[in-house]
Amino acid sequence: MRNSFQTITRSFGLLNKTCCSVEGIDVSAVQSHILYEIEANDNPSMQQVADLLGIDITTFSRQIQTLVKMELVEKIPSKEDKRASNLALTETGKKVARGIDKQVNAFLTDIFSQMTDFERETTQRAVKLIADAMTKSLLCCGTNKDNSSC
Amino acid sequence: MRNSFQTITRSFGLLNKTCCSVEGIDVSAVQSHILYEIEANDNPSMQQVADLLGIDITTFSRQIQTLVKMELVEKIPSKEDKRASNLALTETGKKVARGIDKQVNAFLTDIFSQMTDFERETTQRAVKLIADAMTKSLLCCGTNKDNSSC
DNA sequence: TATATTTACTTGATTTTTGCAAGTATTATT
DNA sequence: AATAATACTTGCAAAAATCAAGTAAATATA
Repeated sequence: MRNSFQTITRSFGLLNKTCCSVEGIDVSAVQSHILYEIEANDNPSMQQVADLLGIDITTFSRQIQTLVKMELVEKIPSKEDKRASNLALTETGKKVARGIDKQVNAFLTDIFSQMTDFERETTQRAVKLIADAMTKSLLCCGTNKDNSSC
Repeated sequence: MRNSFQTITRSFGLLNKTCCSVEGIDVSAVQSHILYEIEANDNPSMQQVADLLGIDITTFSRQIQTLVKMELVEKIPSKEDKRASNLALTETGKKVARGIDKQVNAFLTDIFSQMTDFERETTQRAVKLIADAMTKSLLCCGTNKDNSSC
């Protein structure tokens, strides 16, 4: 099993490395992940995204600084908590995120086009199942210090 | 679909970050991947592993140097090509690789234990199917310069 | 056969990224 | 009111990545 996961992760990682250029705007793989998570979550705080990606908050802070300079991300001071900032994509940021999404999806479509209809359907269901199981597991094991969510 | 893949890759990535310590020997996530690929492939050359992982050869060269210093990896001069080296794990290297493997597998077992027998079986088949499709696709798209294998 | 080109690395120098320590401001706890 | 915890930011040092250049061997070309 690990073998297959390693392959999938490696392939997806390589994909993310090569899918980082949209209309002349280049972002690193890490930055692409950050854009993705900001879009996927709803105006998340810095800490939230950093935890999600397993990036140290100091590194993350600086990554956000460069993304702000690139005008892809905006930092909005939180109203509830004056220490915190909420993150949002700028219009350009959204364009880049969408562009990356397009490329990644093209690859995934290609992958699944190799399969029969039946295979495709069961496989896609399986992938969702695993993703769910993994988020559940990660909440309770290893990566989080307090097992608050268990 | 991308969403699920992103989750899986992220989870597996986090896992690889936390599963890097075996009996007092610490390796980075990248180094763990290198050990894995050396073991999975049969005495691969440096170039092979670097390409596989999408790491620049100069960075890779230095990573191998530190792994050799740590006595986890051996460089064996190739007999067919005097420019090239083949990589192999030392006994300690094998021990570390096996230790990491154990931890990763424990996590995967945990994931699949959440499922019914039927789900588990179809899901595992699906994962293999995707891994195969991805290796095929990567050979022909994007990441390799010459499409020699198409 | 000689010569040019390519391949498989290595090394030096520079830049980028990362991570720890420490600090600030704010919020939560006691 | 005092203490602790949280959400960051900045300085500094180490690790990692990248570019340019170089070596030695293999391959292609003339």
